[in-house]
Amino acid sequence: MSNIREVAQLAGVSVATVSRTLQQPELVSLKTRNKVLAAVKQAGYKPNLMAVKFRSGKTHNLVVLVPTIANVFFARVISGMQQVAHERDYSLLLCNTLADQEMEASYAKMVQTSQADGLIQLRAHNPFASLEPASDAVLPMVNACEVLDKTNCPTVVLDNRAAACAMTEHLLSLGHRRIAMIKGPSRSPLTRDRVAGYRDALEAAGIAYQDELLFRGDFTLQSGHKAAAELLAMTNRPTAIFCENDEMAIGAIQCLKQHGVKVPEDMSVAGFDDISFAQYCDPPLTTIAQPAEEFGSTAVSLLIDLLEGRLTKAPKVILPFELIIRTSTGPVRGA
Amino acid sequence: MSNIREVAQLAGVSVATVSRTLQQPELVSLKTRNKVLAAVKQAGYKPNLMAVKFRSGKTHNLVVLVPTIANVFFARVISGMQQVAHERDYSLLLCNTLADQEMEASYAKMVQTSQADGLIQLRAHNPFASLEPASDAVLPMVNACEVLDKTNCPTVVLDNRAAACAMTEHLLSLGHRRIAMIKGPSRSPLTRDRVAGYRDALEAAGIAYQDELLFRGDFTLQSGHKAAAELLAMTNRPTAIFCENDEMAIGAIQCLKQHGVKVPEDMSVAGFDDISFAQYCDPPLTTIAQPAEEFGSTAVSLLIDLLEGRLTKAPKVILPFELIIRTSTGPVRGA
DNA sequence: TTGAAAGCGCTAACAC
DNA sequence: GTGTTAGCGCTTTCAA
Repeated sequence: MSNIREVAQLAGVSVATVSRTLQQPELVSLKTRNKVLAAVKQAGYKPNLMAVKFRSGKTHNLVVLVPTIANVFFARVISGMQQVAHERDYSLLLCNTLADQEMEASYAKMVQTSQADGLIQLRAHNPFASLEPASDAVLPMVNACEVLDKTNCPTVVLDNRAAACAMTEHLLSLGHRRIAMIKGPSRSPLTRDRVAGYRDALEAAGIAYQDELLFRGDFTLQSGHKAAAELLAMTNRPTAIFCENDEMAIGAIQCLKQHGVKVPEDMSVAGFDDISFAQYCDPPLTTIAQPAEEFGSTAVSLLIDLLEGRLTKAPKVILPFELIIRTSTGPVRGA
Repeated sequence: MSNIREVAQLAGVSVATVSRTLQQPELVSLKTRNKVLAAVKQAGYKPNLMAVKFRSGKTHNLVVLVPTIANVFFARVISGMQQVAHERDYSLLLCNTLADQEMEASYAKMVQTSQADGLIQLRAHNPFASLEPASDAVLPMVNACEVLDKTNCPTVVLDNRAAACAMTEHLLSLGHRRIAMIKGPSRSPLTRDRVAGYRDALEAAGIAYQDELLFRGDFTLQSGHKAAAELLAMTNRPTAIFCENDEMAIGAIQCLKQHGVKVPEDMSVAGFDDISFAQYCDPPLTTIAQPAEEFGSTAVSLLIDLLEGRLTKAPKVILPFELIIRTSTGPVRGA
């Protein structure tokens, strides 16, 4: 690899002139510029950007902490991130954390060790928690999708409570009164908000909330299947299931079919996310569409703005959702 | 951010001693070591790894070029990459190329500009093609999943021809004689190999290959749906469809159902990849399982070995496949 | 308009 | 066992 000194020598100028020719050509005379450019070409010179980054103290790298890239929703989020990052000349350092705190901390350390300028976390956990001695300084971090309750960093969220409420209202409007919910891990604020929205709607309809109608899943197809099996074992079955994501809904639907329960005739099923498979399942899934790519692009935008000092205070961006009614939900039997 | 000089001053030693304490503590006396460690702690010192990388000329970054991260199969591949990369202390710079050559070139440039040590390409195209003046030097690159025909870099592949042949044989064994194929873009070697395997099996069974039974898709759910629609419009319909990935198979199945064609009674459908949704569709999909994560982990391993000089010549790793028979394929009607 | 030189933070060769 | 110092490749004053 040739360096700037070689080029300078070849062109018969100083290294400063080479640097200027490449960075601020207007400061260099046309004649010298051409000499330098010729030398650059001849030497096959490619500036060592690592040196540039080192010197400038800016890496233009962003760490992305994603719970599971295998989750279709997150894949779309990352896709949105990538686009904006590329446009704004940043790179993404991806980490598939599997929600492991040590893994998260290990990547968060990249920010502290100057390997990245900032970080985006897609889960409700502060990856710096175990590292920082609880400094009050603003962390170079953006929290998106599932956000921490108490945080002073920019966030990008959906109004999960309102979305869950909307879906529950849809089911209520179809006459359902016993509506089960297959939820995510209890600790998650995202799950908590969606359960809250579900309860809001029930309450508004004057229906008592019942703990036994809540089933625990982990956002995988399998867990949806399993939860549905538990639900079918109830003596007093619900007539509708609201799943916290589409994967669990698809898993649940399969289980219902295997038990001869027809969707939506015998049981309505709704999902959340509107992944591409949602409209290709049988029956096509009623769900909540989230602007996945926009989560990613907004998060990256915010982070870059934060890093480049264009953010005075931490904004909280709320992205819109849309209730997508397909045919996996229908009127309650006998309505 | 404190630096090594501050720590040295604080501990009353030279910077070399601080560096040694952190890198090769056995060379430093216990007493000094403790002094230094205390100073490190007091200063909240975090070594600037960008400086280290700059100096060493090794970034420990790997660029990953993935055609579409939204494709479940690739998401799994990346997941496998991440794991090995982390184990071996490398980071992944992710690029969702959408098969755009300019985008690929722009990221490949990161290798040339010393921002990354090597690159993994998951598509049959040399991202350095437009950059390098056709040097014969070994590129710091590994090609996986869909590989270039002529390349002297390490590759990780499936024997797509054999896999497609196996699937076709399975369909033939069920009595199918008119077997359609929904394939990918024609230029792709992957598609070419799978079509070749399909023809191998037909030929071995003494069945003439017919061009009209090949339908073009692009690996998306939509394209599978569309291709199936075209196929249903034929006067002499096939009795089975072999799709080059699961997404297209799922899209095709929906289309068939919408037209009242029962799977597998009226038409068998097979996929390729065995994504998680494959066993949760209706009917569960007969497919070819590929060790997706292993593609990723192997590719990263090979690349690191190559970069660290542990590879004498470019290996071509062939990963195993498995025919997974579920219920989307069945005996031909009237057999 | 150009050049000389300092210095970003770190490591390692060499000296003591 | 420890210190001094050169230097990785680049940008950016400061001087000429």
